[in-house]
This record gives sequence, structure tokens and C-alpha cells, in this order.
Amino acid sequence: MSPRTRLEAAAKEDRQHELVLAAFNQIAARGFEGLRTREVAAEVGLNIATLHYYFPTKEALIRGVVDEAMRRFRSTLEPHGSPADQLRTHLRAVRQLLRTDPKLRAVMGELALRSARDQAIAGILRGTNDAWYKTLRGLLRRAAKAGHLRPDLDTDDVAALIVAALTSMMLPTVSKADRIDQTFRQLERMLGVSGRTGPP
Amino acid sequence: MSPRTRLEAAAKEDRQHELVLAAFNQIAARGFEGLRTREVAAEVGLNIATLHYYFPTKEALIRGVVDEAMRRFRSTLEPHGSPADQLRTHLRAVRQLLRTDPKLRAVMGELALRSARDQAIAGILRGTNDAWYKTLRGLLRRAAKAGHLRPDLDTDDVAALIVAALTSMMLPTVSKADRIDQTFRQLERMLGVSGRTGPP
Amino acid sequence: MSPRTRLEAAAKEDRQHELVLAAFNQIAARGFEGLRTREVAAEVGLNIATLHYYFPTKEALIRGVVDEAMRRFRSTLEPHGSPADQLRTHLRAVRQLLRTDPKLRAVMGELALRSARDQAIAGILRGTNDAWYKTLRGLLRRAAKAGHLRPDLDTDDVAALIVAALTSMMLPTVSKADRIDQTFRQLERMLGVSGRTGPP
Amino acid sequence: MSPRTRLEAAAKEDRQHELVLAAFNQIAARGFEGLRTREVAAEVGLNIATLHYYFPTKEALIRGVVDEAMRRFRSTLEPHGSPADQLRTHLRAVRQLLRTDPKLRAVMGELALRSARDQAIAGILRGTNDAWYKTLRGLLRRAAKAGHLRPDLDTDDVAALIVAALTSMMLPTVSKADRIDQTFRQLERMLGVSGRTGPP
DNA sequence: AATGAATGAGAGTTCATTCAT
DNA sequence: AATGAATGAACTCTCATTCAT
Repeated sequence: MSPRTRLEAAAKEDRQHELVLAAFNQIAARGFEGLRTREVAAEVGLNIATLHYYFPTKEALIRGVVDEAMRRFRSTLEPHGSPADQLRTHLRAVRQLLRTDPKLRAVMGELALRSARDQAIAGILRGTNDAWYKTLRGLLRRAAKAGHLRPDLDTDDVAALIVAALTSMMLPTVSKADRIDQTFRQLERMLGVSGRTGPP
Repeated sequence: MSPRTRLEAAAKEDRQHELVLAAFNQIAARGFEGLRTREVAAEVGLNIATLHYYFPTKEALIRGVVDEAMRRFRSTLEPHGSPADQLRTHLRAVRQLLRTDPKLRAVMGELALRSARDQAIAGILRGTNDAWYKTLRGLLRRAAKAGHLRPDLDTDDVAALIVAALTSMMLPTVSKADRIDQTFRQLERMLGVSGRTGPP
Repeated sequence: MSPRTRLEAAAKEDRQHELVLAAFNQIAARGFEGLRTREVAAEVGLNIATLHYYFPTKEALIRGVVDEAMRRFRSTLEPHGSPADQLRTHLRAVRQLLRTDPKLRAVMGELALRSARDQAIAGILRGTNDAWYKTLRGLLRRAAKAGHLRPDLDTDDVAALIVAALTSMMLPTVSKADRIDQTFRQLERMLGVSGRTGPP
Repeated sequence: MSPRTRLEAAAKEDRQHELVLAAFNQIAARGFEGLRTREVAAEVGLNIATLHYYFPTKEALIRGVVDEAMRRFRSTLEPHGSPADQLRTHLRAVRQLLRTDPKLRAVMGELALRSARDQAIAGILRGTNDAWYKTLRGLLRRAAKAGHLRPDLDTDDVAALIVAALTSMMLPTVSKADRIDQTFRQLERMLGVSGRTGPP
């Protein structure tokens, strides 16, 4: 039977989300390699059997984690601010994300690796990645048209470079703070958006 | 007991290397998540117990794989050719590596992720990464001094950007051929090394 | 609390019977091995917890199934028709039962096997079996006295043989249609009741 | 690698057989419903993991039990003695089997029931059953030709009846000693093989 | 009378590791 | 050097049962 009230449905979804968050944390901390359903259930204070009440299989739980990660990541990608600022704002948003949500960074890295062996994840990640690339490309083209960009830049290739550079930051090794700073600085310099925070 | 002759020692090392290569392949194909010592032994035609004769633990075998990966990767990083060409040659070498040795790419990705949970790997990878960064920075500084670089480029930041961009290619998801091509093209354009293959 | 009105009591019994029938079907389809209380409840459109309201334990539900099976089976055994015909009629009734109610056949087989481990079922089944044997023996003795039987037959032993032969048909393997036909034919021939359908 | 000596191969087969026998006993005692691999391993004094070294799955172990049961049962069916005696000898052999090997009886019953849900078992059991029927039919036809049988008996139908009657004895419920005796007596009487133990 | 949520106990299976030979 | 056999610990998943509502 379906839940009788919207409240009950929400309660169920809440529990599911709790479990997804716990799994999310576990993956961030120990990777897919170390993801244990019992640990996830325990983190929420539930019995392992109860976890299976909400998610029939471990795989289903992982799908939930994928959705959660995508949700968070995509929200970062959406352009914000006035068109002229969007490019710089975008870079800052990603930089901010890396600082604020290191778990998301770790999970995104895990997903990227897993996509080699999981077609479902591969599809989803490819979609997100393409969306990201196209968003950036759009911003760059508009900026170029408005004359805010150095005329010798190939907008599409620059978009690819930016996506590549930022993607590498999902990997823990490279994420040394100063190296990240350097990379961002160089990207901003390349785009000519470094200093200004808005129109004078 | 230690091997009595140099020949025997060499034979032992050969077997060990065989096992390391098999493990390397397994990790490339199935990730750490799917690495099974039994599979590794079977790939070499050995019993699982014999594997433990050569490597006391799974972890020891993994250390062997790490060494192998580093060896291969570092050899790519070494500067080749005349100083003027080294920058372009380096980019080409990495590009070539991605094409020629996709397994190394996959293993490097796995190692990068694992470094979050394995301090030993983290240390090794950080070392390699720093070496890479410093190599590139050196090349860039020399090129700048020789006037082969656009004067407005900050050599150190560019080095960081290049390392970041190339590192992202260890992740399977992003590795769409045309996106990779775009990224390389943009890097070469940025460095002004795109067309020329040598001094006029 | 006990149900306050006869109507309520009847309603409760109806629900219980529904559940018993569902369990009966499940056992027929998947055996005791595959009997799942959740499936039973679902088949009636009830929650698993509600099933436990009507039957405190799985075992109690099974008792209900045993009763149901016995009720159906015993009703087949009751003599019908004129005394002269009863013997032939009895065989025909069993044959008919095997055709009409294959689920009962399957459940009887399951119960027979389970009786080895379940004294309660063993007792009930022994009772039914004895009743069957005695019914048949009575019919045979009366037929013998009336001269309707070949004088060289030992009525009691024949009764045992008939019960044995018919019992085997509860097992699915042996139940090849033509082998069943042969067996019935031979039994009727042995009793000399094959052709006639009644007195001339 | 394959075992190096015939002795080692035999040792492995011995262990496997030990496990099959333990499983056989468990099924006889608790039915398929109560078959637990851990119990089987314990009965042989092995760890559960070791059981899986010899049999990859529970199902594989069960196949072993099926083979064992068939081997035992078929050896009973083979005709023994001089042609004239074979019919009586066969009945006695089955009777003997029921007394000597009550576990086999129980396992055969379990297999018969399981065949409804397991096509592999169904096929095997059907084969054994047909072989049994044909063996008996052959004996009866030869006995009829030799004039050792009452001329009014239909050999084929009698064969079907005998198989049915004896099959029922695999079910525990019906197996009351005196009822079994009666059935055998009646079968022998019907065949005219009751008294004599051989040619005068 | 009915249910969603929760659980303890246990199932089959997997895997790195050990040890006698 | 090499192996067959063995194991402890752990894994995911299942199921009858309970309880507050």
C-alpha cells in the first residue's frame, strides 16, 4: 500500500536520505572498496535489516548516493550573477565547493573511477560532464562576443581545458592547496577575469 | 634463507615482477575494488599459496604495483630532446602515454584515489607529482628566459595548470578523445609551441 | 478480546480462511521450502503484520493448511452411491481428485514428507490414512460377502495395496498420466469392477 | 593444476564423498527445508569455507546427493538371480532396501517432491523411474511367456501398479510396517510368486 | 483491524592468509 | 619453490516476528 499521508511519505524519504548521506560519508571516507552496509546502517542507528527495508540492495543504495552527488555537483554548475560576472563566478563557485564540501570531491573521484566498470554510472557522469562543458562553452562564447575575452582564445578548447583542470581536483593527491590556488589563478588570468569583481 | 647465487636471486625477482604485472593488469581492469590475489596468481599460472611465498601479504604486492606504475610514469616525465623542444616534447610524451598505455592511466587513477586512505601511497604519489611539477616549472622557466614564451605567462602557475589538466586524464570518465585533443591543443597554443617542431 | 457478535466472528474466520487458502496455494506452488509468510499476506492483499494478527506464528498458519487439506481429502474418501457401486465409485473419485485438484495432491505430498519431522502432522496424517484404509477395507469386505469380488482376494491386503498405489500419486515425479491410467486400470481389473457402471 | 597422483585425486574424492554423505544424512533427517551447509561441514569436521572448496555452491553439493541417491537406488533395481526368480527377488530387494536404508527412503521422497520445482532433479528422477518401470515390465513379460504368471494379468499395467505401490513407501507416513507387509504380500500373491523360493 | 518500521538470528558465499608436505 | 587443503572473519541479503500507532 502507498503511504497514507504526505507526512508519512516524507518521513520515509527522510530516512532514505539519512541512509544515503551515511553511505555518502562512508564512500568519502573509505571509498567504494570500504563501503559496508552494516556501517551505513549503524551510522544512522539502524539494524542492517532495516537498511534493506529502505533499499533492497547495496546497489540501490549506491544509486541513491550517485543521485545525491550529482544533485550537489550540478547545483554548483548553474550560472549565477550577471552575464558579465558568470564566468568568474563559476570558477569561484567550484573553488568554494572544493573547500566547503571535501566529501563531495572524494565521492566524485570515486564515481569517476567506478564509471570504468559501471555503465550506469558512466552514463550519468558523462551527462553531467557534458553539461558542465557546454555550460562553460556557452559562457565563454557569450563573453567572447561581448568582447570580454582575449580575441586569440579558442572558446571551445578553453572550455575543455578548464573542465580538465578542475576535474583533476577531485583526486586527493593533487589537491595541495597552493597548487590548486596556482591553477585557479592561471585560469582566471587566462580569461582576463582575475582582478575585477564587477563593472567599475 | 637468502638466495645462494645471483642467478637464483634474479629468477626470484623475475617471478615477482610477473606477479606485479599480473596485479597491475587486474587493477587496471577491475580496480582495487576487484583485485583478487587468487586471480593474480592464476594469471601467472601459480597457486595462491605460492604468491604468498613471493609477497607475504596483499599489501606487499600492491607496493610492487605502485613501484611499477611510478617507474613507468616517471620515465615519461624525463625531459628529452634539445632544451628548446623539451616543452613540446613533454606534452607529446604524455599524450602518447595516454594512448599507448591505457592500463597505466587506469592504475594511476586508482592509486590517486587510494592515496586518500593509504599514507604510503600518498607520500609516493606526492613525490612523483612534485617532481613532475618541478620538471615542468624548470622547462618553463628556461623557455621563458630564452624568450620562447609569451612574457605575460606566470611560469609557475602555468606549470600547475598543466599538471592539473593532464592529471584529470587519468580518470576514465573525462577521457573522451576529442575533449582530450582540445585540451592539449589549448595547452600548446597557450605555450606557443603548437606548430613548430624545432628551431627554424 | 473475543469478538462481540457472531457476525464479527464469522468475518474473522473468513479472513483466516482466505489466508489459509493463500498459504495452501503457496505450498502447492513452492513447497514448504518456499513458503513465505510475506507472500501469503500479499496474495490476500494484507500486510505481513496483519497476518500475525490472525495467526500468531507461521506454524499456526500451517496447522490451518493441514486442516484444509484434510477436509478436502476426507470428503473424497466418504463412500458415495449404492453399496454395490461404492468400490468403483471410490476409485473414480480419487482419480477425479487428482485431475481436479492438483494443488491438493501437491500439498498432501508435502505434508506426507513433513510428517517425518512434525509429530503433529504425522498424527493427523496417520489418522486420515487409517480412516482411508478402514473405509476401503469395509467396502471390500462387504463386496466380498455380497459375492462381488473374486474369492481368492484377501480383502485386507488388497485395501493396503490400493492405499499404497493411490498414495504414490501424491508425488509429482511418478504422476505421468499414462502410468496413472495403467495403475487405475489394473486396480479396477483386479477388483473386477472395471467395465460396469452400475447394476443392469 | 590437476592432482599429481592418483592417490591425491582419490583423497579429494573421498572428502567430497564424505561431504555428500553428510548432506545426505542431513536431508534424510531434516529435509531440504532444513539442509544447512554449515551443519554439513561440521558433521565432517570441516569449516564452512572448506566445504565451498570442494563444492562451489550448495546446489553443487545437492547434485552430489542426487547422484549418491540414484546410485544406491539403481543398484537395488538391477535384476539378480535366475530369470525365474528375478521377479520375486526384485520385490524382496526393494523390501530389504526399505528396512536397511531408511535414509535413502527419506531422501528419495525429498527428491521426488523437489522434482516439482527443480527440472534437473525431475529429469533424473524420471529417468530412474522409467528404467525401473521397464525393468519390471521386462521381468513380467518374460515370466508371462514362460507361463509363470496368471494369464489374465496385463504385464504392463501390473508393472505400473507395482512401481506405484512401492514408490508410496518412500513417504514416511504410510510406512507403517504392517501395512507395508500387507502390500508386499498382496503383490506377491498377485504375481503368484509368494511361497516358492526357487525351482524345486 | 491494520500497518509501517524495525530487528535478531542466521543463511550462503568470499577472501586473504596459513601450514604441512 | 610450489601446492592442496584448510580456516576465521566478514560480507550481503533474508525472514519470521514484534510493536507503536
